[in-house]
Amino acid sequence: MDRRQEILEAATKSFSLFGFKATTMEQIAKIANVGKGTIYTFFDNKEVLFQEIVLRVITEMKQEATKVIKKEASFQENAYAALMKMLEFRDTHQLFAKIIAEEQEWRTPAVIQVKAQIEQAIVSFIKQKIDKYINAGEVRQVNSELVAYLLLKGYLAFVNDWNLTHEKPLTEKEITDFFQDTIFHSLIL
Amino acid sequence: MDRRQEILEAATKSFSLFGFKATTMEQIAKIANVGKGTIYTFFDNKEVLFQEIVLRVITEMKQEATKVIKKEASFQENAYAALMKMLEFRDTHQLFAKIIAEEQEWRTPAVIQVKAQIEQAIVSFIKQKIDKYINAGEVRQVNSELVAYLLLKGYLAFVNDWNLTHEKPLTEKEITDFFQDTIFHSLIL
DNA sequence: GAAATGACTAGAAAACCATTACGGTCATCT
DNA sequence: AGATGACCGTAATGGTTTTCTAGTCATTTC
Repeated sequence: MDRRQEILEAATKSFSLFGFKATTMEQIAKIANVGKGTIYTFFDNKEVLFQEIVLRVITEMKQEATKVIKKEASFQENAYAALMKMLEFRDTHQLFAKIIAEEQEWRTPAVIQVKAQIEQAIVSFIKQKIDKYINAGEVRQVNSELVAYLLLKGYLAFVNDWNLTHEKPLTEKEITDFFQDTIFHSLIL
Repeated sequence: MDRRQEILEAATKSFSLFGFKATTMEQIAKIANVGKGTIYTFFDNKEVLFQEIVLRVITEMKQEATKVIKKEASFQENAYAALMKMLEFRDTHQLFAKIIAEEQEWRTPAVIQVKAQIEQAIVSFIKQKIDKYINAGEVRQVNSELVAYLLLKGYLAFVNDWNLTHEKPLTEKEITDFFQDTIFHSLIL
């Protein structure tokens, strides 16, 4: 396998496991079985490497979400399926969990920036999808960016904050059903 | 004026201006024109004093919000008015802004706890109001606690986080109109 | 003598500093 | 020519000292 790919995989593993701050370039090099200097022939610096990885994960997520959207299904059905997909994605990819945790705990500039980037990407992705349905006349003419933002932030709040004040965490289905019942419900014509 | 009241006002002033951590008991005593020991004859400790003040502000806010709710108006109208009132309240009371900022920056246990308390109080207040309208048959049978939670967290996200990634902050009216158009819109029968 | 006070104390936080660790470079090696 | 790891300067860490402050209590005040 090519060295660039090896490095990317090693770095993904380490960032997911230990976070950005606690991952050293030496460690990545060791896992990837390359010299530290080799990493720098492919990536300008640690930050750029991190960004590339995050970008890949985002792309993968978009693809997964897009895959479940069926032409023949209604907006509500598709929204439900896509949302479910993204929720389950979050569970599997520890990287996102790590990023969120690290942003709160250490305030590493690179991490803060990347988290903003991720949010930006997700919001604009959701916005795009909603806009499509607005143009198709299936959804009311709302401010799609605000809707997307509310969906993301609401979701994050339910997943990250809810259990700080409540005994039982919400299941993915409860969250999705609730969004279905309120926000999505208000959008259809 | 009685000493207890003087202390409360001095402490409110200082907490609002400098936050919990940066306010010293000596400073409160000086502003209130009492000896430091006197504070402890009225309040067990700094934390209790802080809690009492926060509780007072919450109570005041509830009263203000309740005041604008009119028996003869519709759910949507009342929701809109109450929300507007709470938004404007937030602007005027720097204390809340300080608490949120301090929670993020310093993680003072007392502040984290108080912020959770405030959120709890606001959510249960909103929930109560929604439940009333559900019982009156004006609102669909939704999970009112989730709605209340989403309203609060969504609102906080729009106010605190939106301008981190966007040039122009959202006006109170934009936020309220948006909630009106989506969440509240989905609730009415 | 009941209430108020501020000097005092213990423990927590900040400032300081010595040491380590790490990101990034580059002379050397394969 | 491409890979490498010893090396460098800087940033993070952690141990130590100093400062600060919440809370107490002996003394004062009215």
